[in-house]
Amino acid sequence: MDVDPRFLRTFAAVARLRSFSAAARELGYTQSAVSQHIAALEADLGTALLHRRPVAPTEAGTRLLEHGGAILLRLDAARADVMRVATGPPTRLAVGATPLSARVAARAVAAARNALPPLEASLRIGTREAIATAVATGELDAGIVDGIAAVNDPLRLPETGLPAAEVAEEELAFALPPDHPLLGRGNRVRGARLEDLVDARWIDAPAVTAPLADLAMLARADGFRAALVYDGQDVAGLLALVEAGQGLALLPEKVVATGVPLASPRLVHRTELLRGGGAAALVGITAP
Amino acid sequence: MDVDPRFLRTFAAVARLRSFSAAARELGYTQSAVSQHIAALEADLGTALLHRRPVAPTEAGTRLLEHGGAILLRLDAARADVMRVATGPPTRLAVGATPLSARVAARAVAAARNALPPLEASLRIGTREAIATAVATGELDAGIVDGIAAVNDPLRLPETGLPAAEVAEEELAFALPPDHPLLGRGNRVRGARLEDLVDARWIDAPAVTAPLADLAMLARADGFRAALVYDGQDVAGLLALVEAGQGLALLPEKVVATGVPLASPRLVHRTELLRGGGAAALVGITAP
DNA sequence: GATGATTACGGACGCCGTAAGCATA
DNA sequence: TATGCTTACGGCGTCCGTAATCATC
Repeated sequence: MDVDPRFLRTFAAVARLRSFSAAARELGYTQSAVSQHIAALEADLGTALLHRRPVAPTEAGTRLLEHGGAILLRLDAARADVMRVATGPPTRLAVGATPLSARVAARAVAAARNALPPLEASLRIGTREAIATAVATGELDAGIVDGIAAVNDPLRLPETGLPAAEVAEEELAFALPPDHPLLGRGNRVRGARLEDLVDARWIDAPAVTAPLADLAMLARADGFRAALVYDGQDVAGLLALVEAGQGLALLPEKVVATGVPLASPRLVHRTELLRGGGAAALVGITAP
Repeated sequence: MDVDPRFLRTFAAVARLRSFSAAARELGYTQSAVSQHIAALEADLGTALLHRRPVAPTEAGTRLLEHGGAILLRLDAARADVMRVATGPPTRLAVGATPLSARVAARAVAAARNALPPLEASLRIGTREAIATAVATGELDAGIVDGIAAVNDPLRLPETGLPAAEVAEEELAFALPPDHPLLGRGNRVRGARLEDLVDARWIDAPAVTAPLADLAMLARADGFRAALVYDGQDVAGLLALVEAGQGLALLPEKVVATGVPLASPRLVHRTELLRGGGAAALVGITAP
C-alpha cells in the first residue's frame, strides 16, 4: 500500500540516467528488476511515470521525483541521526564548507584539533546543497555554508531537519571591473540597487556564491540572465573574470576589491553552521 | 536495507498511543505484528527506539519520530500530488482555512462557485498545521492560512513541497483591555515594542493565531509565558478575554478594537494561499 | 492473575533473477 | 539486427497471524 523507498531510489536513478539498464548496473539489480520496480510504482499510483524510448519522466513522474528526492534525503538523514545518538561521540571530525566559508571552516577545524588532539580531521569544499546533504546523511560531521538572504532570514537549504545556526551576516557589494561607469566619482559611496542591475552582464558562479536564479527570487525580479557561467570553485578566478571586464557579481563586501555596495533591497551574505551531531562537531566552531 | 515506511507508521502510532496493542488495533494489525515491526526497526538501526512498560520513545526514538513524521507526510503528499495530475480537474472544491482567514476563504469559495457552478464545495476551519497537512495529502484542494512573520518572509509550515502564495500582509497590533496603561493618551499613536511586553500577561491562543512559542522565536527573545491558554477557534472569544482583562494578544490591527500598534520588530500578519493542484482550486482564490 | 509485550512457527505473498518475448532504432 | 524494455516463471526471503511464553503491574 505504501510506496517502497527502494522503488523510489530505483525510479530516481532511472530518471537521472535516462536508462533502465544503466540504473540496474548502478544499483546492482538486473534490468528486469528495475523494470518491475517501475511497473510496481506505476501500478500502485495508477499512472505512467516514465516515457520509454527515449526514457523521460512524465508529468506525474516529475512530481514524484521532486517529492522522492526530499523523501530519500530525509530517510538517509533519519538513519544518520539515529546512528549518531546510538554510537556516541566519534573519533573523526569531517567538516565541509563552501568556498567563501573555507577560511572560517579551516580556523574552526584547527581550534577543534587543539581542543581534542586525537582527531582525524578533514575539510571538504563543495556547494551549499552538497555540504548540507552530506551533513544530513552523516557523511560529514559539520558544515559551514553561505549564501545570500534577506536580513535575519535563514538560508534556503534542502529540508533535512538539521539545526542551522547563524555564524555571520555581512554586507554585500557588486564586484565590478575597474572601468565600470558606476565607479565614477559620485556613485562610489552611495551604492547601487539590485533592480537597476537586472539587465547588466552577470557572471553566474553557482559553485562559489548564490546562483543567479536565487538572486532573482530574492529580488522578486525576473530577467537576470548570465552573460557567462563560471564553473570554478574559487573566488580568485571569479574576481579575475570580473576584473577582465567579463561581467559583474554580487559578493560579500570584504572580498570585493573594486565595486559598489548593495544599497537595496536589504540583502546580506549569510554564513551558517550545520551541526551534524556528536560533541566533536560542536567544539570550536563558533562565530569567527 | 531501507527503512520500511509501514514500520515508520507503526512506530509513530505506538509512540503516540504509548501502547503496542492500541497501535495494533488502530492499524488493523495483530499485537504480534506491531512488536515485529518495532523489533525490525530496532535491529535495522541497531538501537533501542522504545522503552517498554511504560512505552516511551528513547533518545534515538525521538530523533526518528521527528524525521518519520516529515517523511510520512511527504510520502502522502507525493501520492496525492501524483494522483492529482493523473486524474485531472476534480468536481469538488474542498477549502480549508484558519479562523482569521475564514472570511477571505468564504469569499473565495463563493467566487469559485459562481465561476464554475456545478461544484460540490466545502469549507473547513482548522489550525495552520492541520490545513497545510490536509492540502498536502489531497484531503483538501486548497487552503488559506495565516500567521505572524517578518516582512516578506513566508510562513513556517510543515514541509510538503507545496507552493505557497502570499495573499496579504497586514499590520499587527496588541489587543489590550480598555484600562491598560499603554492606552493612556500619549502612547496611543506611537505603538509598543514587542521586547517591552515580554513579561506581560499573554493569552496563548494557538488555534486562532500564532502560538506564543512562535512569537518568542520571531522576537528572538525567551521568557514569553502564557498567563492563560485559550483553546477556542474564534477571535471573538479571544477578544472577549482580552477585554475582560485576562491578558493581551498580538493580532492583525483590523480585528483589534482597543489596543496599540506593534512598533518593532517589523512583524506582520501574513496570509498565504496553499494551492493543492487541480484547476478548480485556482479559480477565484486571489488577494482579497 | 490479568494485561500486554515477545518468541516460535507455518503459510502466503512479494521481490529478484533467469530466460524468453517484443518493440524500436 | 541489435539494443533495451517487458513478461513469464520459479525460488527464496520477508511479513503477518496463531499460539505459546514471558514479564510486569
